[in-house]
Amino acid sequence: MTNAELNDQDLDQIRRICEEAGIKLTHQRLEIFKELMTARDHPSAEDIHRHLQKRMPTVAIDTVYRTLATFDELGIARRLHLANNRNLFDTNLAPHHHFICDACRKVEDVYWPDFDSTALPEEISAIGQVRSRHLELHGLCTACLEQSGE
Amino acid sequence: MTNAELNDQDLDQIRRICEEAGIKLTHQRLEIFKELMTARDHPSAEDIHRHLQKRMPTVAIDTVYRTLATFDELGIARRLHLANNRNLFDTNLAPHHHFICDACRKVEDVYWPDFDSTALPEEISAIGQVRSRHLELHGLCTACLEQSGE
DNA sequence: CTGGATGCAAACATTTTGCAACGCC
DNA sequence: GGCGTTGCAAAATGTTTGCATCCAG
Repeated sequence: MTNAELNDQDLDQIRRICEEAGIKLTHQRLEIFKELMTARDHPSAEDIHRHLQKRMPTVAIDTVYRTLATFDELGIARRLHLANNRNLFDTNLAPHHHFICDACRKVEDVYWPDFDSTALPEEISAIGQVRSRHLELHGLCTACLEQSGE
Repeated sequence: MTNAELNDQDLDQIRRICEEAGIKLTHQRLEIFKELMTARDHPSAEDIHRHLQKRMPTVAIDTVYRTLATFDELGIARRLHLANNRNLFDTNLAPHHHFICDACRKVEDVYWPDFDSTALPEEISAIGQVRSRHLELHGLCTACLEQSGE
């Protein structure tokens, strides 16, 4: 998770979003935003907090949680409730699913538009009205496959 | 969750399973087994514990957790790691998915064999090897739909 | 200045673990 | 009777909340 520089566009974006939402653009919110936007993976609140402490030693974990919840509400990031308890956060707002490595827990985005548009089985209408599909593909990532193969 | 009587077949089953696995068939394990087999829904460890306390006031929650973990290993029940939620337990061992009501949290089994046999998108082979598919359909169940419609 | 945001601590919910006592085989 | 299992307590984990202080607008 190296910290590539954010461009001015991104900074303008968070500034505008906070203004429109009527909330303050605090130092913490800005830094957490940067952290999210430059993260290549799907960081947990703990990941972000740990990483942030190097630059802001006094930042509290609950501020990270509160900020991520705010970002989720504002539509900047999305809280991923994955099936193995830990909540991760994702800035990829395009419709997608996830591959999860059962060995190293790495999470990768998966696009499968054909599945998204497949009709659900008839019987489901008797159970309720489906509003979203949450798909997780579990297995071993290429790195872990190689390691286990040796 | 009314307690229909278990038939002798089920009792023989748990007795045999414990014997084969070389573990003791304790009073607690038997009662937790009964509880699981007669549950219509997908109970949490807390649910089972609460229900069990009526008959066994001293049963401890950690015994329930330990027993459910054992049953999961023995293949009697399956621990469901659902997104969002605490761990629930399921005695339906047939391949299936779940519908989760976002309002009342009720979990219903969903069978969708066509999806299970659909080929995954090509690109996934570059990410890793998929061993299982975890699908959750989220929405509102019929009961909650009616309630919100009134 | 002032109300919303933060840091701290403590509560919270869920699940796990160490250990002495217990009871199934 | 021995060892696996239980109950109790306490820890571990992950997340949320109450409150006094602080700082962005």
